[in-house]
Amino acid sequence: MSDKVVELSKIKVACKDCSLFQLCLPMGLESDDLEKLDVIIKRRRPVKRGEDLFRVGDGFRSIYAVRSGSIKTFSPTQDGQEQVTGFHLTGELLGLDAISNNYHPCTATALETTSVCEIPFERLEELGHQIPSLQRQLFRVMSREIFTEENHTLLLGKRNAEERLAAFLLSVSNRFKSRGFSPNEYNLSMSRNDIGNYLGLAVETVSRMFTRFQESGLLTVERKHVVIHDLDRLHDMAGSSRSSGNTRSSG
Amino acid sequence: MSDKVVELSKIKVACKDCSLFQLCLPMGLESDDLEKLDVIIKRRRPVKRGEDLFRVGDGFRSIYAVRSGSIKTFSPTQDGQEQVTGFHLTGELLGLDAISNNYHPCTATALETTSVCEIPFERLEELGHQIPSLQRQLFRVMSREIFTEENHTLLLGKRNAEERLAAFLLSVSNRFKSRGFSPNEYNLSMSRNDIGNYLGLAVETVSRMFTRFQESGLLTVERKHVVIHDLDRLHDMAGSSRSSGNTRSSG
DNA sequence: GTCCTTTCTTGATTTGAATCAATTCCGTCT
DNA sequence: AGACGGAATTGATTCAAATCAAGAAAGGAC
Repeated sequence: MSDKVVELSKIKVACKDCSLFQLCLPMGLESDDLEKLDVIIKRRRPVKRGEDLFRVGDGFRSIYAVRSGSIKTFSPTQDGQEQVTGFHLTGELLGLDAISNNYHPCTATALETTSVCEIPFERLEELGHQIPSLQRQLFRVMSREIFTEENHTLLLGKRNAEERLAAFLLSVSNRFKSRGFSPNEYNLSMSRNDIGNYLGLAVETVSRMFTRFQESGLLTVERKHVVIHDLDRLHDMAGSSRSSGNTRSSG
Repeated sequence: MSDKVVELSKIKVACKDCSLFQLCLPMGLESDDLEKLDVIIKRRRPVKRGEDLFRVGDGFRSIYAVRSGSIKTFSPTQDGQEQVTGFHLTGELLGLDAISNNYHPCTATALETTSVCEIPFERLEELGHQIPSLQRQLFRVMSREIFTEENHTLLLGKRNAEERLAAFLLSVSNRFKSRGFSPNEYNLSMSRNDIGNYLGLAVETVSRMFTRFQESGLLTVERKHVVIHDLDRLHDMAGSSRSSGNTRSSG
């Protein structure tokens, strides 16, 4: 029994630091509830860069929380192209879009070595019946995902290339900030190609925008590494009044 | 008591026909469960064309199901513009994006005289604890919304004007079809402006595409009224492999 | 009915981003 | 270390859709 206590405290720390942040902490689960949740979570070996966590069409069993690293999700389109639908950073969930169809509508590929918690959804659902605050939190998380997607829509709707990249960089900035990382300096784990795809822009355009931003003194960029010198100006450029373009992680 | 029975049977028919279709029917609620659900639902007087069901920033209390008519949702952007984020037809839900923030991130305006059921979310949540199949259905519905938003993203990402309008018309077609209406002939309740805004296109471009579609014999359009002559071709033009562009209502 | 507003359509022109086409830069492999 | 290959940058050109600019058609008000 004392083993269990040790185990539990270890989990608490892990959740606080990363993956289940949005799922556990904000709703203040009791220790024994937290333990119940922990029991159903599967730890997997880390996914290496380029490996898939799941593929489009795979049967839906679990949702996933990123403990560390990052993952991109993308869907194939008729003409054989891919459309990147999201980037999932540390502490963010993925797989929520599979619940209704019972299969994954997208493929999830690791952008770097990434460790995830796998949460079997059926068991999570059962647990929701027992723990009202968990159920409520699940609704919150799903609603947030809808909101995030709407923001992505807003971005693609009427924004020009400059506004799109600005909003994207600001979004990443906010997400890192809410995890306790620097909002001014970070590494982008995704390629220019992925960014362009996500933003509905050609790679070349993304590259040109980075150059323009740098020349205007807004930021310094070298390959993956970005240092933002003027977050306020970036915010102004992003233009969308709605939550700076993305709030996947502000909960 | 006999009043209640009458009331209940009336509701059953109503739900089957329209608004709570996705929320009730697929999970086969027992009569008494259905009654419990019915008790918490508020019927409102119909919303007239141009009137708002809720406004951006309004506190979140309820989600809404469209019984008949149609509603557009849109968010303001920094530059005073509006971005249409969705159209909600008969049988579809709205307001799900407000759960996480506790306020509505968009305004909902009736496109025609529209009647809705208001479902207080707190009470729905409580009911979910009692009725597992209701809870499960709620997750489904929310997941579907995420999926729908992703599809919208896909549409705006890399598709040209022709593909966007084709996908939009096909989406409307599918949604009408799943309600038992004709997929080949319908009235668009929204203006060209709204369509353009939703699709990230200028009004003039939408108009030109309609003209082009008509000239190619794909469809006949007169003002709001659309008759589609070749659904297969429309499907090909839409181009997105994912569910023909939209499946808000196929559940 | 007529007037007035709004919505829609059509045409001419402009423009921002895509595409095409080279290089250059890095990381990786041997 | 050198060589290869993918990623990123930069420049030149093209093109699809936005914008600008009128009209035409529909819907409402009176």
